[in-house]
Amino acid sequence: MDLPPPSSAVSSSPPSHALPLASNHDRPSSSASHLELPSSSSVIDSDPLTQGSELERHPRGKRKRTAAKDKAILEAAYAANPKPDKAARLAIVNRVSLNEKEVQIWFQNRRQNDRRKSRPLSPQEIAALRYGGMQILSSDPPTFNSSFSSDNSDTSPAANSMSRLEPGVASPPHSDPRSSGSFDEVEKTPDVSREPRRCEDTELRERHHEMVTPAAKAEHKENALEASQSQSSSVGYVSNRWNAASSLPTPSTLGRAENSFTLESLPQPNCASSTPSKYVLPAPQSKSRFRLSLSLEGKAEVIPSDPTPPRATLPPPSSEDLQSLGPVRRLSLHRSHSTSAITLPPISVLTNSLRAQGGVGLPPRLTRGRSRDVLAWESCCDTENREDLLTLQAKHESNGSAIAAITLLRSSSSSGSPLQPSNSGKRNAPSSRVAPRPGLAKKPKLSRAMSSAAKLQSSFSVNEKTGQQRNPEKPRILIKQSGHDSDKENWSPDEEGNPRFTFSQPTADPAPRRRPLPWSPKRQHPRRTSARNSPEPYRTVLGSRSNTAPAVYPHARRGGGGKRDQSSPKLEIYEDSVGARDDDEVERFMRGEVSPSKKGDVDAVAGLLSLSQGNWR
DNA sequence: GTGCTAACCTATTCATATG
DNA sequence: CATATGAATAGGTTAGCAC
Repeated sequence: MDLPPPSSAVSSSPPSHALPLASNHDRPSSSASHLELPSSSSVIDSDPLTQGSELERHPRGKRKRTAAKDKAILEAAYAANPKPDKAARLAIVNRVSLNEKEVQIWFQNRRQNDRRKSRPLSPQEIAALRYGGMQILSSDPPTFNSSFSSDNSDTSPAANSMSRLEPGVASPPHSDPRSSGSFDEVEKTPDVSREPRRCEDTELRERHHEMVTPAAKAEHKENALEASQSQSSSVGYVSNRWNAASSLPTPSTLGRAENSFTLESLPQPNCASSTPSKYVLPAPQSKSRFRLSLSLEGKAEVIPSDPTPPRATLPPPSSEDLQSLGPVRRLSLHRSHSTSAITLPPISVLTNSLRAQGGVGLPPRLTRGRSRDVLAWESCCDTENREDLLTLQAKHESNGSAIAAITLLRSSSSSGSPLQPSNSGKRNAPSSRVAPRPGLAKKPKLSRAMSSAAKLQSSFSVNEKTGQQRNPEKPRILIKQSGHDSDKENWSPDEEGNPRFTFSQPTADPAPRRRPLPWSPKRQHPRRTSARNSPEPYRTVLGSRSNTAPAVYPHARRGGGGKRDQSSPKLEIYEDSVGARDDDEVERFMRGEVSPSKKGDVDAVAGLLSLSQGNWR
């Protein structure tokens, strides 16, 4: 946007969105600034917008840089609360040489920066990596039109690199003839499922960071590149963080061209023993010749495994290292064997075995890609374990390791690298942005209302607009998507931006205009306070389910704007009625057993689940 | 139901800092 | 000088509230 010419001594009309400056630095627009400004700033300003800090603004002129001191304060405040409300902002304003508007903008930019850093690799980046630097690239052209297409495009050997994380942790050099290469392909699931996996991978990386040898670290970049190859196109940054993180740091990934972990080297997962024999997957005795790939239908396919170039080898992990993997890891590794056995145990089996291993609380890291994240999905219907699992996972998510991983990934392949062209000029260019449609002045808006999640909502829930009554006994499933369509691809029950199967409960409010956020404490803004909002507008009936939702903050409801209550990091799950019947419906839904009209909308979920239901071919 | 407001978002521009 | 970073804006969405 072009600012008014600097000449204007007093600019005419302030932008409509200009906030009243409430800071201690508020000053009349005409008043000269008495603030000590950052050194370089020049007082040019007459722009009303900048009057709060009129010192420097610049229509076209210089912009002031936030003073280091202020920045430190802001950073601290951001760390404490990335989304300060008005009161918090004012408190910050009192501590810095910025007005409220500037503080607000600073926080906005800061959040944006965070998201930017955590966003996934763009398709262009992926393509660049794919064609520019990888030797094990597949011949299939990258398709970035959709997450599914891109995923499917990764059925090539190069795509195998996608998910080698867990195995790799304990993995000896890929050259190990015993290693099975089939694990990875199991993870070829729609993007929606990747977030949980990302958490696991991230922690996995952190866990084994100490194990990483210098040589292994040297290969991080390569690993990152490999990981990016399997990126799907339209993934939200969350899902892609998952991907990137998954492959990033793990030495494990180093050795795997074909999944390199030795089955024998790993302790037998408990789940194997607790799983019915038919689900027990025999450990491959030789390197698998097949891989699993995700079909367009979302089903797993067994395809011949192409050999991949040898890679630098890492010393086999010590027994302690393997032990450190924990039961979850072992389970994952064990499941990887199933790629050759084709059939996966039912979710319940896996879950039970996990519980047997990890006790009541499911290990927070046992999250996989969507299709593999059986626990995560089951936890949607699990009224008892959700909180521990999700809370821990949220905690893990908050450690910033994913962002750091992505940052590392990006930096490692950023400018100067032939693999990834610099994108600095268009930092916010959507990673999956499609070419602008000719003839459209504006970029097409995402049809949020008709997203699959929205369709689900319309199908399963009452039409809030029309107020059309539904069968009160029928659970209403409201998918509260996190925001954009890109986010919906990140569906996962246990991460931010997940599909939140919300069972709306008729509210006591006779005429609620909007369905209040159940757990969000009332906004501090006076306008937001209302007697309408009962403390518990919705009764959650699935036990503590509603309270055990995964933390979605700070990215809860990304995109789309709207007031997000950062203090409401829980899933929003409601029900019309209490009872097993609802649970049954939920389970059926989670299994994809929905009516034909609904099924089309939840095919993503169904495809996801298909992998866990032995829907292999 | 509509309008207003506030808050948030993404996308973008561009000044500034940095190597 | 190219690039990265950060400040600022525009445009959009959503929610709460009042009418």
